[in-house]
Amino acid sequence: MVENIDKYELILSSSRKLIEEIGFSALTMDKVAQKAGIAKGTVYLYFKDKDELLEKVLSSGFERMFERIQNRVAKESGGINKLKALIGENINHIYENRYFFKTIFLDEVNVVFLKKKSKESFNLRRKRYTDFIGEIIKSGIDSGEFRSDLYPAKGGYMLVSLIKTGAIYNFLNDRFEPVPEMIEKDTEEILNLFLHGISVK
Amino acid sequence: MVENIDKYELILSSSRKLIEEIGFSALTMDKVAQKAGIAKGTVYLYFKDKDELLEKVLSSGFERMFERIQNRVAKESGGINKLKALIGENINHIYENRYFFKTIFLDEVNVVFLKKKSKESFNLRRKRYTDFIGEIIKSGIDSGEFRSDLYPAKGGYMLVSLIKTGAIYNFLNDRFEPVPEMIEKDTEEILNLFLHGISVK
DNA sequence: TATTATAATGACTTAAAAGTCATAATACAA
DNA sequence: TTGTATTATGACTTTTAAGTCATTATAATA
Repeated sequence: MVENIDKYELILSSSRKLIEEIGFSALTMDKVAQKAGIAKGTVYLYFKDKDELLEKVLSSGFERMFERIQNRVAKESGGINKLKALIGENINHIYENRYFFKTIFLDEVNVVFLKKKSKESFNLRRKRYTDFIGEIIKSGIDSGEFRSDLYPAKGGYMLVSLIKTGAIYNFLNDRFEPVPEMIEKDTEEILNLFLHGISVK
Repeated sequence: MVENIDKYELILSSSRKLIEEIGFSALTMDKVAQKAGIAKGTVYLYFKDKDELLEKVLSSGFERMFERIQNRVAKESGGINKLKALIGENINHIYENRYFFKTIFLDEVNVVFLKKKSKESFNLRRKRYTDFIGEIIKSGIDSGEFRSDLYPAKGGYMLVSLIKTGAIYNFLNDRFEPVPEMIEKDTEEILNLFLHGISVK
């Protein structure tokens, strides 16, 4: 396997752009090569097969997102502040990469074309993120901020789900271009729902 | 197009079983025919193409689920009671069809192999369900039960998402066989989260 | 029973895309 | 500069599965 980092990244970014344009399921190795301006055989010098390429596209995207969220959250103290920062950062990341996420969230979905092994690492990544949120919730429980009857890791799942669903709702209702006030409002809305629910006080 | 309802249903149910066993992406028309004990050409007498078949599998499943949930909810009065009934019925439906939903939720996902038109009807079905929940929330707002700052239809989306996520969490953590107490507990948990959030009072 | 209409068959055609590999181009070292 | 190693190429092979249709079987009707 050849190790030219520039070409490797070129193939990755070309794949990412293609996914934004035509979606996962229409992605072919021929198109990837064409988009990158190289021959198909070359793609196979850098990636074992299509599954590995898709896996790297997904994992590199996740790592970028997770890192920025962790950095942002680290600046806050207190469960509520951390959760608010996390939600806001996550929503921002989704909007900055909205063409990609629109494909992931709406047009198709995620792990259908991955082989078993890649599916597992997909689930592991999700778990890393939800566990991270679970830790925040756990600290909040310990400090008396949060209720203790919901299992933290499960709470993490629920929150990720709410963030994603909020984005889907907006995309479906043609709120696709990012507007700072909307992102701010959505952040408050999800935080509020997750903290207090829809019931009146 | 031939109209023998028994054979039509045979093909549908064979497809459903196959999806439970091998998943959507491994489903081929040859396998469907084999499972149903008929020739491949016959499948095409009842369904225009593979897309139409998948679309019917999904829509017939949805109609069954939606109908039972509507019937159940109609028996209750008051927003909270209706929501609780809805959540419980939905979770029960997921567990009764857990092999199918496991595939849908975990192994693969939903609309990737559908053509544009079928994707649209997929989204329309989701909307019908979330709007139905939205109506319940709206009534609750009018009666003073629920907060009025969350848009009802969006609330519906959020709730569906929480129900689904709860099931995914259980499936991932090897709680796959339905246990009445667990279903009861999960129902309470989601209702509680949706009504009151994770914050302490 | 003979004739016609309907339903079913499965071998075959077609298409698409993944993956290969002999050959060519380029970079690097002696 | 020449030889060697590395990288790149794209035509070709292979695989897989959707969809077709001439033929056959079955049911309906006269």
